[in-house]
Amino acid sequence: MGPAQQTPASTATITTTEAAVLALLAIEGENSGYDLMRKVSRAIGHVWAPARSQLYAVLPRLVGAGHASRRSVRGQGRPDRQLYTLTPPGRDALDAWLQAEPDSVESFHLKLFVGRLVPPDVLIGHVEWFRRDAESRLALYRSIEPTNTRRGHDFFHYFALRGGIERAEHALRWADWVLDELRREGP
Amino acid sequence: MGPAQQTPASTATITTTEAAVLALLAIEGENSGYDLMRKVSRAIGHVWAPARSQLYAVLPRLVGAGHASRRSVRGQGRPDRQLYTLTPPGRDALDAWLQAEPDSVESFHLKLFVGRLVPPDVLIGHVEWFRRDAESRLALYRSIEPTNTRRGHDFFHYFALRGGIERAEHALRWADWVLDELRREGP
DNA sequence: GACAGCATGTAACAAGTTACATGATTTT
DNA sequence: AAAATCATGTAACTTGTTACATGCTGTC
Repeated sequence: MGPAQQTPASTATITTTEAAVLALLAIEGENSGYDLMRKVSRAIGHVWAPARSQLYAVLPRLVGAGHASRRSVRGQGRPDRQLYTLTPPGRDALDAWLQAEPDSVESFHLKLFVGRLVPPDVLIGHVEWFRRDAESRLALYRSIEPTNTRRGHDFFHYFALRGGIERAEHALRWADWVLDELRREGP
Repeated sequence: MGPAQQTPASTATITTTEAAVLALLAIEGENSGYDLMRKVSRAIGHVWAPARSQLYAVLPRLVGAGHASRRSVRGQGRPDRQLYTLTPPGRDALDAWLQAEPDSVESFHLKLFVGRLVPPDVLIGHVEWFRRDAESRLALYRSIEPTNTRRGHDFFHYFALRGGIERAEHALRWADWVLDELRREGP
């Protein structure tokens, strides 16, 4: 509940979690927490999978910040459904977050996953950011490799190092493929 | 501080974080939080990288549980150094954790990284667990793939799916390589 | 009659982050 | 004189997990 109290809603920076939920609302439209939860598991959940209780905690926070609005619908027998919608300030906050440079690999994956909400050239910039990130991880691991071979040092550390190097190499190839695909679509 | 109050120290199950610190103490011997922090960044940190404040929080918790002991050493001018050592119950708890089946990919990577503290046949079992885990992720992704191709559905979801499939395939190959290496060493 | 499903939420943790606070010493 | 190093810790917060609580409805 922190940032909402210090800064007006229009300026407030949102967290990755909040961005994920706002993106969900942007894509799925007005929905209850319960329904959002089921939709999560089928799509965005591969990239961001909250616990149910977490989603239920974030939604009222978004309302408090003015980024979403709530509407109660009488349920017969069942408890009332709370339906949440993205508000225009929420949309602005989401757009700002989507276009800001990723600050972690996770936030990058999230931005790419909801890529259709991001301007194509900005998205390409994000993928380039990820590529540079993978490149620098690879450089770091390679600089460690000579010290830490199968025979010297610790046998087991080498397993981790090889895995790290190969994952980074794969990340580079994957990023290049994504860049190709994105540029083929574009101008 | 939870488990230590409900169960006697000898039965207490430890968390991944506590296991990581106990393993550090097992490998590095008696050390201060400050020194452990520097040693983290050079080795285990590739697999488990705590914030300094986190390490400072875990160490007293381990003392409270009887898994580590503390000794103050007068520092001239500087604050006293607090030196922590693994106790025999701490060693038992660590061994139990190391030999228990991994409950997440992260805990697996940690167990493998400190593999020299784990009996070889148990460690091989852990890698097999990881391999099965990668296999089932791969099967899941492959079952989604036909629905979600480059053209149908969402263009951007396909990027994530391809990345997921390729990472899982790599995890399988890597696990097989590790198994080979471990079996070559053993009997 | 038992259990799954609908629909909401709270509580209690565990893990992890950044920033703040202190105060001497050595280096630039 | 400023800044980095040594060495400890606290505070406030976000994220995420599991388990608890409630209560009605429809199915086996």
